[in-house]
Amino acid sequence: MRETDFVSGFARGLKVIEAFGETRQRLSIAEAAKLTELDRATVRRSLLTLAELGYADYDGKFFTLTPKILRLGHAYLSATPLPALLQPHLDHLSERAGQSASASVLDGTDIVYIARASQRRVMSINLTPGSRLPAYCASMGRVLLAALPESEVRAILARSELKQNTANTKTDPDELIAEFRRVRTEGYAIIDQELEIGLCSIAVPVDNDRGETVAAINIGAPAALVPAAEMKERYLPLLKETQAALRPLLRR
Amino acid sequence: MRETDFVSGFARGLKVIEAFGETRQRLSIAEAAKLTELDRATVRRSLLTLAELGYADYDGKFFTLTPKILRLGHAYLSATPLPALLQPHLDHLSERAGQSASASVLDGTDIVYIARASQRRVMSINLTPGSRLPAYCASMGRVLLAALPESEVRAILARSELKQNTANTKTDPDELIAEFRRVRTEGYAIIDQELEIGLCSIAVPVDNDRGETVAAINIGAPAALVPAAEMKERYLPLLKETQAALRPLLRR
DNA sequence: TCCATGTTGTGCGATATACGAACAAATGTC
DNA sequence: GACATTTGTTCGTATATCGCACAACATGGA
Repeated sequence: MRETDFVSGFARGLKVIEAFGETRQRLSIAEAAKLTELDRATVRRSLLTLAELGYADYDGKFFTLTPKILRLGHAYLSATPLPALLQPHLDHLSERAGQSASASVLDGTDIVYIARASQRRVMSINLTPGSRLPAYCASMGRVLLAALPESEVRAILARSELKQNTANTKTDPDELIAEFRRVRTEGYAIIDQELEIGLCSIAVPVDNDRGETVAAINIGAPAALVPAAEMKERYLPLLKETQAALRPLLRR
Repeated sequence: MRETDFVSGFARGLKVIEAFGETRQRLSIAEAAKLTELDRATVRRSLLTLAELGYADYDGKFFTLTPKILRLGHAYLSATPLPALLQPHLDHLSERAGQSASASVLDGTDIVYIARASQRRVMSINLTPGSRLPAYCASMGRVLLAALPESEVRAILARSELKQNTANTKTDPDELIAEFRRVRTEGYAIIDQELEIGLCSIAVPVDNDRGETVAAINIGAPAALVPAAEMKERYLPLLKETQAALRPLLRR
């Protein structure tokens, strides 16, 4: 790509949108400039553009995003057949298991939820399509990373913030890589409270008809109700069934 | 705002993202140019920028969005306390009603789902946060429109494509306005298969402690199981309880 | 009050970008 | 195979945008 085929004003604007998040509902021009490391004048123009287009509100001091911004993500969710295809299978899976079932894909060092059938709130976090979790310590993340070439996985782990969320969290890259090998061989990953105390989950890959992994599906359960040791016998058969039902549906 | 406070390259890029959707997973440069009514050269630069940043994939012919684009919408969902605040109440509501419960806000002529607790698939459409429906024929849309000044509502209806989805769909602006008055007085809206045959729903507004309507919540049920006439007695008390539980939580 | 600090808004020269048109390549049609 | 159409790419130039420096304003503490 040539230098001139890049619209830096657009790229800068997207960076400004991403500056909003979790603890950043309201951003002043100066705050947004610090977060994005862009010039204040540039950020100001981007924010005023967002406001002008209705993607943001401006009270003269702070900018907040409006629901119109969801149109952007929705362009992906409705444009990609995967979420709509998976949803009914997740509903069925979730009902039979009596636990929440989810589907996700990989984006950099994170997994991104693209569909979910929730039963009861077991996690402290609110998960909806678009939600992100670090891949290295999520069952679906392990399955998705296990599908990649090892060199790529090492690069991703190097970029990941390998945080010790609980006493159980594996953070050593070599230990994780060994676990990914096991996942690749055995075809599933189990997480025993590595993300959050009290939460276990089990995931399998969703492959298309050419054997490429395009997503992962999982079942999550409270550790108090379902010990990690029982996850496999209870839920792996259900997950495998769903996996088999999906494969012929995923052409190309 | 001054002329120079608007970054048109950014605005054009956002328009390109929105060109993707439902039947538009893959767009060529020329297709995107037609949809956005921008010059092919300009669209090409925007798309190449998206690809360079990892928001899109490019196979040399077609562009497709990647899950990274969800970061943009997620910036809103995680930045706004409303979805996370509503979710547990929707879960509870949904469980007690035995039906799907949702929450939405208004964006132009559409309602946008910001949280949802689904029970069984009753609609043909797959609804997730970010999903949109026309406001005039959705129960939550009626509630949200009823909260606005009548002049504004007329303007919105004028911009809406008032489509006859089913034999029941109300499309006459005056008839709709009369219905909004009733909704405002009685505090709830019921839709009897106006959006889709076989689907009934009932909605109430969610007000903050100053009495401003900030969202709507609803319960949807299959008409075969719950006739429209029974929606009120079955679900209105539950909705009112949830509404009351939420009010003190919604400051400012 | 005055100053220190931090914020937002603005004018300007240097630079980057958009436009339209022209060209090249691919595709479809007879 | 020749022609017409559509699509992608390149180029020169007029125009828009960037980042800087500075001005204007607000806030809070000595």
